[in-house]
Formats: sequence, structure tokens, C-alpha cells
Amino acid sequence: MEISKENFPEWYTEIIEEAGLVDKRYPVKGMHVWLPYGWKLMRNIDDYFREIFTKYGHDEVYFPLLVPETEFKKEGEHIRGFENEVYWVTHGGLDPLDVKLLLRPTSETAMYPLFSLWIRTHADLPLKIFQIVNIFRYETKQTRTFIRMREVHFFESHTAHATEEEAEEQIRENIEIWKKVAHKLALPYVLVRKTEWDKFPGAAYSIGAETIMPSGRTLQIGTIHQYLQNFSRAYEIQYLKEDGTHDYVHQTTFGMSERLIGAIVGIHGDDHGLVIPPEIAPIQVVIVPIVSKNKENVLEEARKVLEELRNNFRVHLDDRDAYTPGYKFYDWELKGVPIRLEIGPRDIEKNQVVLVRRDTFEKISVSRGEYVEKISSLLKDIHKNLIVRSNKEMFSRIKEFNSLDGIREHKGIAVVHWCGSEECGRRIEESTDKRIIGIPFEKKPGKCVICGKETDTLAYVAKPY
RNA sequence: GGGGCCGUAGGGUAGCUUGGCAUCCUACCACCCUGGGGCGGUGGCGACCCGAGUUCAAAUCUCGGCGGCCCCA
Repeated sequence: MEISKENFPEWYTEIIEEAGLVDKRYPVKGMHVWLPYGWKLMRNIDDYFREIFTKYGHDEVYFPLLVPETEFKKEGEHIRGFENEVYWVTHGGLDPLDVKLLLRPTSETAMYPLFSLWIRTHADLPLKIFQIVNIFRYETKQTRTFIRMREVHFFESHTAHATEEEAEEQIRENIEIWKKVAHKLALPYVLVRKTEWDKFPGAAYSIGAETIMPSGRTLQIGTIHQYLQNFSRAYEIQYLKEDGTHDYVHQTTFGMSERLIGAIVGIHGDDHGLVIPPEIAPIQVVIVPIVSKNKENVLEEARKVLEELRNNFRVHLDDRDAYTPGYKFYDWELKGVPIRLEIGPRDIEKNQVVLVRRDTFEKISVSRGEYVEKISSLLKDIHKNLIVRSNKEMFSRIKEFNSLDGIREHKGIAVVHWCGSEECGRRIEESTDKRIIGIPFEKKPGKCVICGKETDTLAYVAKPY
């Protein structure tokens, strides 16, 4: 790393390529190549999605990439929200298509025509599915790796329920799942309800999980939506009730994306490079042998260590001959491996290894007899430390304001009282050059910063990515 | 939505004003030497974003396209 994190935009740009997450040189704007290391990280996160959602009763599916225009056009608000940013497939070979096809910008319009076939009676409910796919959006704003892409690696769960109460219960469950995901990835966040003008197109309401990047700008890293019957009416998703009448189902969705990696990079990284939370790190322990005169002897011991640790951790032995230990230290720090294990002649003599943790650089020697346990507890410690450290940092950037003064310059989330009217909301946004990223669940009496009306509603004001 | 900067080897750069053999660092390859925080030595491979124009001659000038980065809204 040559650029300090204090210069965040450039640091972020540099680290992503240096660490080997993606190659941004693919010649289409807003699309990148996932490199092996980055893809393993993404897949570890995907695997956790599969694990946790399966545990909560979801089944994984895969829908086609292409959606016919006719299906896309069924829900009015949804179309208006996306029509400016969809990619169209207009030809098959040289012949124009009768019905144009679009690349999914999200999969509601691909899935829901099938939902109306799958769901017949109350016994078919609830339906809970998810898929992990790529989605496409023709972003007109500046693209940023992981944060604003035209092709996005995306997770989406979709549920259908008999009643509004059950759909509401699903929203609560989604929040519960979100909390587990955030904990797993050691990401700090706040939950907010999106404003009416910022909610997902077609939703009754939307909840966002927002975090704060070192630049002070907020990043939405998870979204949970309540659709009620907005889509089921448009797509004719009805079920037969026990009393013999029909009703439309109530639906929810939950979306997350590669933005999670953007958040991990930005929030946990430092001047040495990435710091990857242990639970999802592609490599949890890297073994760097310090080979000298007894080259074969040291390598042999290093291989034994590899075998001893292999069953408990994701471990890698760096036995590259062409590089010196110092070079390897920098290399693996750049890649954010949580623990480095050094083993050299001196350690072999004392029957020990040296462990260095990535988050604090603390260096400890531990005997071969107890090092499996020690690594285990160190990984947990690192995970905990990343959570504590990043939460402290994020919450220090959330500040209450009694007037609009100073909000424009604040690097983070400004908390103000807001009467809830769109008029006052727009004025807050216009006069601060920021956005209301959402309304926290927490209530507190006070006066609207614009009109002075009594209110217990707060607004989070920030500059979002 | 507005503004600015910029495309020269895998990465980073010099050269561009004043047109004429394309500079250096790094990475990579080979060999030698090494090894507890980016080893060293010798030799080698490798580039002017694309298209058109001006010209005897274009990395350099002109026009268009594509792409990247940053800032502001």
C-alpha cells in the first residue's frame, strides 16, 4: 500500500486491486472480474446466506436472467423506478424480437408470474425462497467498485404469506437474520425506515441497514421490503382461503449484495491493507516458514503444522521459495489474513510457533502443545475486536443537531427532529445538500427543525453513496 | 445533473509546450546468491486506448469515439 487510508477514495481504489479481490480492467464500465481471492470471500458470504436462510425455512432457487417486457410492465410504480436503468435485449441474431427482453435489475418481475402458478391454496403458504444471482442496472452516476456497479452480485429472498400479520412477522424475522449476518461480517449498522420518496419502487415500506464509511458517507448494505399486496394484485397471485374465498398474498423481500464487501474493505481496512473478519476470511491462518540453513527441516515442520491445523481452520502454507519472509508478511497483511503463523529454526528448537494478529499486530509465542486452542481463541478475539472497534468508530459519527447549522459539513449521520411531512423533508435535504437516509425506530420528543412542530420522529441525514 | 483531471509495457511513470531512436522504477522470465519485516547481482521479455484528419514524418497537433479517476449537486 502506498496510499494512506486518510485519503479514503484513493486508498479504497488502490487496495481492492492490490489485495487481489477483483480486476477492474474489464472493458465495460461498472463491471469487474472477480479474482480467486475476492471470489472466495464473496462465496464464503454466500455460503453463510445459504446456511442462515435455510435454517429459517427458505429454499434456494434460480430464475432466468431475462424477463419479458410484458411481465416487467405489470406493476406501475416498479416500472417507473427501474425503467431508466434496465438493459434491453432487443434482437435475436439480426432479427428484432417481438417481445423485448430485459436483464433483471432485481427479480420481482421474473418470479411473480410463477408465484401465481405455484400458489393455489393457503396450504401453499408461506412460500419462502431465495436466490443468489447477478443483476444488471444501467447506472448513470459514477460507478464504484462493489458500491455502485452495473452488474451486481446479489442476494434476494422473496416470501409470500396469507395475512398481513404473517408478512409483518416475516419482516421481524428478516431483521433478526440481518443482525446475524452483520455480526458474522463484523459490520456496524443502523436500521432505518426509508422515506416515502426513497422506498423501493412498489413497496408499501422499506427498511434499510445503513453503515458509515470512513469518508463519512453512508452505505446501504441491506434492504428489507414490505410489499403487502402491491405486487400480488398486479401479478394475480391469489390463494384459496379456508372459507372458500380468494385473497391476494402478502409479500416481503430482503436484498443484500457485494456492497457488503465494500463495507468490509472500507470499515476494517488500514494502512497495511485489508482486515478480513475471521468468520468469512478465505484464509484464517497463513503459515510463513522462516527457512535458513535447515531449509528442508523447517519446511517439513511447517507442513506438519499445516496438517495439524487443517481440520480446524482455513489455513495456507506460503512455501514460495522466491520470496523472503518479510515480503510475505507484507503480502498477507495486504490480503487481510487474520493470523500469521511464523515458524523458524528458533521456534522448532523451543517447540513453539509465533502468532501475529492482523488487527493489532500483537505478536505472541505459543507452544505447539496448545496452539490450536490459542488460534481458536485469537480468531474469536479478533472478530470481537473488529466489532467493538468498528461500532465505536461508526457511532462516533452519529451526532444530534438542533438546527440545520453544521449538518452540511458533518462527516456521518446527523440526527434531527422532523415532523414527517414531505415538504419539510425535502427542505432538510435541499438546505443541507444531503439526504434523509431514513427514520430510526427510536422515538424522542422535540420540534421539527424546519417547521417547529412538536414531533417524536427523528430523521437520519447523511450523504449516501 | 454539473465541473475538473487523465489514457505510454502487468502496475506506476518521463517524453507532449517546440512532431523525428520512447525514459526510469516495479512486476515478470533465466541464472547466481539468499532468508526472523518489502535481499542483492547479471542478463532478458514487454507499451504510445480506438478511428479519422494534418504532415515527408504523430505518443506529441486537430476532430470524433471508447474508457478511467476525482470533486460538487
